[in-house]
Amino acid sequence: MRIGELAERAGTTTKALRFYEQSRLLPAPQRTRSGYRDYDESALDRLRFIKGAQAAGLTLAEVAEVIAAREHTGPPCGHVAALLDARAADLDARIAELNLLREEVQRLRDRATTLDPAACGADAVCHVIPAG
Amino acid sequence: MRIGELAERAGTTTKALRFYEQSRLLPAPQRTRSGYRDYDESALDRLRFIKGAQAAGLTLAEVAEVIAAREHTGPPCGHVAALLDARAADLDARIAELNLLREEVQRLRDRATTLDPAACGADAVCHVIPAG
DNA sequence: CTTGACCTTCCACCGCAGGGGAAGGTCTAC
DNA sequence: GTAGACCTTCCCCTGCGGTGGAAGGTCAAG
Repeated sequence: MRIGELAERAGTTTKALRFYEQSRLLPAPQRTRSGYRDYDESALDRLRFIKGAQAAGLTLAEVAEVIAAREHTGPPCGHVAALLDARAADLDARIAELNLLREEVQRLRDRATTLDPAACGADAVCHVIPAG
Repeated sequence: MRIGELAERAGTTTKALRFYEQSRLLPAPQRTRSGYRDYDESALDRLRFIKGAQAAGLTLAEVAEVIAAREHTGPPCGHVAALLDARAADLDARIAELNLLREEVQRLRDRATTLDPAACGADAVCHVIPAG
């Protein structure tokens, strides 16, 4: 199958496929006599794996790592579990951070409605944002 | 005050200050005869505002917008309130998204412990990540 | 034979918020 | 007078996940 067809079937672009190959996420496919890439069905499986891993929030670098581990040392289950644990911890931290930020934004928003606009002196840019 | 001193007092770097000036977040300061930047105390206030706005999750582009609005049309309270509302909505969406992702990662992690590693066939990269 | 769709490589660019370092000028202390 | 700390402008680099376009080759249809 040619690159355009694979891209369409996988719901991505030819650009992305070449990028994945360059990033060692996709193995370099066969080439036709004229140099065109010629994929088989396994490429589609690989792309589904990549999409799934991305949907789980793994970076392409992590996906490449899992694939390389698989090729060198067999099924990377432990590796993947560790990656997912790390990812979960990242997410917890990030969510907590965003919740704090959300509260802060809400507080500032409340200031914007309750503060006297006349107090918006010429001295500062905006009294809603605390300067300090 | 020279740029190094301002940077130190504001808890930032000279690189960042020149970048802010270029991005119209800081007004271009006086220059000494030899071309050195020469800041007054108001620069410090401005930097505190920038830090506060950044802490509220506004991008530098948004901060620049608020500053420009302030210079052209006076106190930008309404503008700032709208920005904060948008920011809060962004945060809500982002937090919801991350919570879903967190749940998904947890589900996959559970698969990693409950699935039979022997089922990790040679056909796919990793059976923990659903392919499709 | 030519048009148009497809393919190849390579190089550059996006946003974000600066950081790194070169080449050269200046200021202060010894 | 000279060393070292500071300043200037300039351009390139980072990470992430690709996208855009130029220059040229190939393939099928008309």
